[in-house]
This record gives sequence, C-alpha cells and structure tokens, in this order.
Amino acid sequence: MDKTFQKKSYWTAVYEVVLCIPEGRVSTYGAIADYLALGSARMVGWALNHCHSSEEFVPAHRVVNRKGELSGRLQFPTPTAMQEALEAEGISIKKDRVVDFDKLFWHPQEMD
DNA sequence: GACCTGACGCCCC
DNA sequence: AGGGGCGCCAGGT
Repeated sequence: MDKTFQKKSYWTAVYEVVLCIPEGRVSTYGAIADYLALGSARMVGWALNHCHSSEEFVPAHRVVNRKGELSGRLQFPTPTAMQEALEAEGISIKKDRVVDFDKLFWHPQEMD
C-alpha cells in the first residue's frame, strides 16, 4: 500500500474513536468494536497495529484488552513506552496491568 | 485467487 | 474456576 495516498480503510473509524479517549482514561478493544459495531475486537487491535500509518498521532497506549492488560506494549518502539505514556497521564501500571482499570475504563458510548 | 495471520473476546468443556 | 477452542474481518503473501 502506498501511504502517500491514505486509503480509507476500516481502521480509520477506529482511530477516530481512539482519538476521542480522554487523557488519563483507557478503553478496550471490545468496547470500541462494540461501539463501532464493525467486525470484532480483533479488528481493532489489528487496526491499531497500523496506527503508525496514520498522519495523526493515535493514543494507542490508552487502548488495552478487556483485562486492562497492556497486551500491545511489545508493538511499541520500546516495550516500556506504552506503560510510561500511561503513567505520564496519571495512570498507574502494575505488572503490565492498569491499576484501577475499572474506574479508568472509558466507553465510547459515554461521549454521546 | 486461496490460505494464513493478527495489539481480542466469548462460549464450551 | 481454569483451560482450550472457535469466531471475527481485512490485509499480506
């Protein structure tokens, strides 16, 4: 694919939602997939894997799996980048898991 | 054009 | 309660 011509694909919708995640909050692949009603959580994760293709910065570090684990941390430039990015926003990480994930969890439907 | 893979999640044993 | 398997959809090879 030629990135010079940004192809409007499935992940564009995912980016839009991810960009709406408030700073200091986190969301899950399943929640996003459920809100978009497109594909499945797996698609969201796969889409975020291509987030580097987006011109805009996508706060992929705010997206975790349903357990609140930083499942995609290994996909970042450095394995600790995701954790540090979250901690920079005031989110505590313990053993690759978001502390108080239940409280920090943000559902896209919340912005409606 | 067919098969495989993937930052997940839920149902079934 | 824990572990394993199938489903999801699109892109890449």
